[in-house]
Amino acid sequence: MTTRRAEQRDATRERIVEAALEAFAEKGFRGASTRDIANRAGTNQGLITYHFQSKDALWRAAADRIIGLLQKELGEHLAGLEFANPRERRREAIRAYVRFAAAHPELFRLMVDEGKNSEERMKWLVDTHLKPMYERFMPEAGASDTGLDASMLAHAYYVMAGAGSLIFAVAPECRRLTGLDPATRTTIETHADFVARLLVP
Amino acid sequence: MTTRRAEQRDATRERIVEAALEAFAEKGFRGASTRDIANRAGTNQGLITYHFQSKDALWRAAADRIIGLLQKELGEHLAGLEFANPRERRREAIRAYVRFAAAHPELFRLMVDEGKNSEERMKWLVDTHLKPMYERFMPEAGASDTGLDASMLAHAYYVMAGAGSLIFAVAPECRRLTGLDPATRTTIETHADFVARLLVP
DNA sequence: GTCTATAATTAGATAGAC
DNA sequence: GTCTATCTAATTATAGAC
Repeated sequence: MTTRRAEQRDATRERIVEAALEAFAEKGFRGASTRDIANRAGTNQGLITYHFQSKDALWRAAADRIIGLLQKELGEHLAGLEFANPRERRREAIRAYVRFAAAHPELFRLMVDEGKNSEERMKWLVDTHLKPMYERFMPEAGASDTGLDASMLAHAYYVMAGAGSLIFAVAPECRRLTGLDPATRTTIETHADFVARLLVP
Repeated sequence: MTTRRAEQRDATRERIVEAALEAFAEKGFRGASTRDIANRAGTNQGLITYHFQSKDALWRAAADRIIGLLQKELGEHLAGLEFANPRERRREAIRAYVRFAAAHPELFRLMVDEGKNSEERMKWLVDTHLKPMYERFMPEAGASDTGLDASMLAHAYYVMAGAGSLIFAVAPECRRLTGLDPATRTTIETHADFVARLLVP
């Protein structure tokens, strides 16, 4: 049963996790302060320790959130493509990933920020989320007709993730460097199709 | 004239810049502390403010250093390929970039850490280093026979940078996720050739 | 549940001894 | 030049009022 108090509790937690995801992606785990997160969420720092026990636990909640979004959006999109031919289906899966990277650059920022070191957060992220997703989606991506062995699959994974996400993850830099705005609809679609056709010619 | 004192001064500055590049790439600008940098350099925090006026100035010195290495190594390598045929020359340029990204993952880490926001460091990096390099190298990379217009050049740039660097920038994650060690010679060469042939078929 | 107040650390920058 | 000591401000986590 959801009392009014429980509803507000969930709403507050939600706002804090949302703000935390933004802040962690923007400034990195160490660079983001719980005070700043509380301000973005329109509340105070004490509440963060109340709802989440520590900054680390809050980070995990933020990671859960963005990974959950990825699984939901990619899963839904791919479900509608069951009967497309395998090559076009792989292309469309890549396009869907690129669109997600454009809509949620926080994912890539979080991955790079944590993946470069060997701290507990990285290990937790790999073991809890990345490995299950990798083992579920990648064998399909590198289906038998592509002739990719397991090690080439790893190369292909990081090529797709890097090629598909970087331009959106460093959008402010891209605007200043090239004049191209990664946030526009045509830029996103052009990039998605570019990467998809590159990886599935 | 180089007195003994001036020599030691330069050596100390050098050690600090080296340590700073490591630390900034590892923990991000905000996450890296000047005390930690001083420790890595085998000296103390006070010296950093003496040699560099501020943490920001130290960061710029670290950025100068990694960009200098990139220009030196890429320039030397490309100079030896003046007369190769254009397609193979472009491939080899991409391979050279990937090898650099493998040897110096700090570059990509720094770029993502700064490129995602609009702070002064990003603007300085783009205006001082990235824009000149981009305008010098990229028109050649997308030579007339590739049929890339200016906006596709921007897409190609971020595809190459992301595809060529990510696996090395998040090496600890890659090891845990895929079992593949990005630091080995064959992994580097396989990745370099993979990206080169992808972008120049 | 939510907030304010505060304790204990740690940060960058400064001052001064050597 | 190099180092230690210190200042001011910001950090996470905690305690307690409401």
